[in-house]
Amino acid sequence: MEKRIIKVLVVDDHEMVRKGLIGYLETENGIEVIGDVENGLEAVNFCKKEVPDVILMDLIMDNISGVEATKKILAEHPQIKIIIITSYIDEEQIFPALEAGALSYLLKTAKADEIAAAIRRAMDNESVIEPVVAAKMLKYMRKEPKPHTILTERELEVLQLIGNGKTNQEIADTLFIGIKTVKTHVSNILSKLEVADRTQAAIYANRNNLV
Amino acid sequence: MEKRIIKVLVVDDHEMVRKGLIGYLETENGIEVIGDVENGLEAVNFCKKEVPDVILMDLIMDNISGVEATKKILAEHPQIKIIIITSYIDEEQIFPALEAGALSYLLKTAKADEIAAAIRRAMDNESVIEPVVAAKMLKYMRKEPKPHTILTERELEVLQLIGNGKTNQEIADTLFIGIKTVKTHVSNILSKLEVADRTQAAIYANRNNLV
DNA sequence: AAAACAATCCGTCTTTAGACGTAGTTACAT
DNA sequence: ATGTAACTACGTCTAAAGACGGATTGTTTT
Repeated sequence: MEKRIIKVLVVDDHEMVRKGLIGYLETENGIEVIGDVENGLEAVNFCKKEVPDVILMDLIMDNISGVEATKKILAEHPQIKIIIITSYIDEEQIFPALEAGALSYLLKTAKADEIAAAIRRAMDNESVIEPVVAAKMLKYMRKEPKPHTILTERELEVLQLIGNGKTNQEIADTLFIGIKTVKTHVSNILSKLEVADRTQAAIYANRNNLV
Repeated sequence: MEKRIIKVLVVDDHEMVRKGLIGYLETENGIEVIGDVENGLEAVNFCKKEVPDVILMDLIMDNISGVEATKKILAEHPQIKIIIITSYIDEEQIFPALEAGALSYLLKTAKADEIAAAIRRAMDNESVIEPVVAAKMLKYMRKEPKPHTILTERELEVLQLIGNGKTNQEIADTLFIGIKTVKTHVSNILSKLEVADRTQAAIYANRNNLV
């Protein structure tokens, strides 16, 4: 059975990385880089003119992020296989990217043959996830829902203000409610988060990027 | 006056980046990449056998960091020009790198001709600092020392405990001092950091990576 | 030697925080 | 319609926090 040449688009805001990837891939049989663009918007536009089979996409780019670009492109061309290839393993990035429909998640530390392998596997709808990323995913999925998800909206507001160092009186003034009410909310927050006092709640808020 | 060929060593843990850089540079006249290694240790060893004129060095690498490698290499070969070329602008990285003796500080978003220009300038001992990095440097130098640097050791200890949500009593127990003493320290910390209460101090400690 | 700083401690006083109980209002789901 | 949850609010009480002043000891700087 004859194998089609796999058409690849490279999306990365670092010219150096693009050229590096292209240099790699052009030595691979059956893979052809049909274009390289430097941001998500250009990637979306590129696909309107010419449809690649696979897109190697960075996540952090100037105008629209790799996640956004992935969503837009897949909305128009669901058959395109998108491989995220990025530098760092930010837990907050992995899931949005995969939820957006990315097939694989590679790191820029990947070797040439790993990338080529991921591209070929993509054509069979097989995902290639870096082991270290996979580990994060598991951890992400395993972990019980964060305590603060059980907070009511109002409580979350109060927690955020605590996380910015506000006193009960300041919170009351900010939210136009009585200080007694604030105290009630604070008490509920403390027990829900299972922390002892507002200081620990503030630390919680900060460490969980709630502020 | 005849120009010597500039011998360049590329140090980066991303094979892709190395190949990309090499691809760039080999199209430049008067520049020759004499080697590429993937971490600081290998860079140090490389220089023991063959001495490049210029080193393009990443900062974040596996064994020894770019900063460490820079120090070691310059200790043995002070004439080598080291150009840092990295991805992100972490304020905490710029200064150590330049203090270690790096001549230039580029970002990986740099274009091929910028990198080549930086290499040529390096031979004349001229620094090339990305404008955005330069801005950070100015900000870094301008800004008064961080408030917590004026804390005494003991106060810093107390602040760290506050940053972990400890109460005065717990701090007293941990440090084997009286709660009154803790209160004195806390009061001094609050006034030095110019914050209103322990909650804000805890937030400060967390946001400034003191915990 | 004198001055400045660091770390320790004490007491007093005021304010803030937090627990606990009670309760009225909406809004939404059963 | 009835129940449940969220948001609001008040009062009381205790504990914790923090300001302020004063004080001792040892170290470092001048």
